[in-house]
Amino acid sequence: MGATKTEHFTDKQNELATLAKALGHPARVAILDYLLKVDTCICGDIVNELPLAQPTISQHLKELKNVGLIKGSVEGNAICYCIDEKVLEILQKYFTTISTKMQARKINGQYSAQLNTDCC
Amino acid sequence: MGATKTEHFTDKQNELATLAKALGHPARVAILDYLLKVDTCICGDIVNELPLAQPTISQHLKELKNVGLIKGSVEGNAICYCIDEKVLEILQKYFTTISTKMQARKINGQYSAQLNTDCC
DNA sequence: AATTTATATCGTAATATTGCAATATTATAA
DNA sequence: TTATAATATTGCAATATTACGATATAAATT
Repeated sequence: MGATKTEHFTDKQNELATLAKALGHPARVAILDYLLKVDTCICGDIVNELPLAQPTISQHLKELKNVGLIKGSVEGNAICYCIDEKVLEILQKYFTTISTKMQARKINGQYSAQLNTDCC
Repeated sequence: MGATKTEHFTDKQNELATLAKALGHPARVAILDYLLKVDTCICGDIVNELPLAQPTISQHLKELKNVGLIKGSVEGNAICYCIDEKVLEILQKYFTTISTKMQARKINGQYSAQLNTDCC
């Protein structure tokens, strides 16, 4: 044991978990935050910005790139990274949908008083 | 090494990473999906729903509860779980803010043509 | 009181992640 | 063509996660 049993879950669930996992480390959140601030940058900029060694940054960038949260393009001998909005939208839509559903449920509950009363 | 250097990042970055990490496993996404469908349920319901053993489900529930994504209340000899909308909102707002910024940047770029043209 | 039901905790094996030094790779500059 | 600069990859140690059997706990039922 020790390995996640991905085969038992839906593609959507696995996709979301993979995306969430990619942001499940503060360094990768910090990289995203930084990219949001500067729009585009090269790996070396992030190495200067964050208190982690170059191979470690490179590894985090790879993970973000693997799930499609960022993309990089060769620019001479450097690599230019930026956020890929497409994948971010998946996360945005997922959490907005859930929040909306929760909100609707709460308003509904004010009238029906049938939800969330027996517990929670 | 092997431990995340949380002390080097901002509280916000650590908070988001912790929340994202909690959803970084398909079983926990599935639990959230299920709770969204049934509103509230007891642990045993989830054990019947997902192909994981009871201790494993219990462990996943604990993690979701630790970060505040769900809450549980004692109901006789069972424990009733439901989603805690407060923490979900943090995630929803974070990704909506980023998506909005990215969208604004894209529209801006149509006129200024200064962003994202050198790479990406 | 003994049994059943529901959940949590402990212990542990298998696996994954994190971080970095050393090194490789690839493009530019001298 | 030898530096130099920018990244990536490899290898490895430290740590964390995942999964579950065995067992503990605690309330309800008999």
